[in-house]
Amino acid sequence: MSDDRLSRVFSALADPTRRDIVARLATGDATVNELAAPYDVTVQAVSKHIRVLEDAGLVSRSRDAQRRPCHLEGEVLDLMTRWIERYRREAEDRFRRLDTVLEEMADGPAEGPAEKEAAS
Amino acid sequence: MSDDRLSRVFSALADPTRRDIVARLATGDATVNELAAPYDVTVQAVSKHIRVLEDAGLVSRSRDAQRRPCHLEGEVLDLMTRWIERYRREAEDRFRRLDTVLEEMADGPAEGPAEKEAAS
DNA sequence: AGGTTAATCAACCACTCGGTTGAACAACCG
DNA sequence: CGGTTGTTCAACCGAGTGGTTGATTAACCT
Repeated sequence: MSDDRLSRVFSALADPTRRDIVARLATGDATVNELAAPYDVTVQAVSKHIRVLEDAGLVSRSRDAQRRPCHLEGEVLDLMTRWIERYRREAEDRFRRLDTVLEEMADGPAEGPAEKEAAS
Repeated sequence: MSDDRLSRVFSALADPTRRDIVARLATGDATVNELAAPYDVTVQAVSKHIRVLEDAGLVSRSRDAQRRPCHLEGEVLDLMTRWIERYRREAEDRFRRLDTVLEEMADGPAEGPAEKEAAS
């Protein structure tokens, strides 16, 4: 469902230039030309980058005469952190459980095989 | 510096299959064949996916006879959350500041132009 | 040793991606 | 109105990606 969205967000941030743009937008809105200035690529390339970020829902754009100021949408970042944190926590918990098992094994060695979760 | 690493991690998680693999590994280590089972792609394709995750530092592999069990490395996820949280927080703070400015403007309308951060 | 199982390597294909150049809108300025 | 500025569209290119099939390595089992 939001699988597609998540893919787009991760994919968008996989590019260093795009991450840089996000970082700059975090300090304030900016136009395409302003955003393009620091890089030695064409403004069209940057425009494409911004499009990608927009499609991912990371930036929104308003209109000011010919200019199209870009604005960072922070909520989507939450979506990512939620995804990441979930599995980081699971892995951590599992690690802690395993740790406990090892301690128990150290106490009373030969017992039940504890856990054997197949992944089928 | 860790820019390259960050790109690899985001890029690795941009693929739904790879995110799924990470999710499954969060519940316990697994071999390539076990991980490949649920998908209708070849085991070679899954092997490649795991390679990408390994290069990103997201999984490590040990050896058990012919098998090479995959293990999720949670620390790298921290790297990502730190990056994300940093800019999310910046954007949030800026938003809050802007909010304050708007409130001040509502109080005493015609005053100083407050802030005008150009992004050059 | 011979055979089976687990995983990877190698070559290839369709497709996407980041970049380019050149043209086209779109809205301002004089 | 004509010209300039800001941005996008269109077509193209080289490199990378996810997938395939086929062969190969590595370690197990009799």
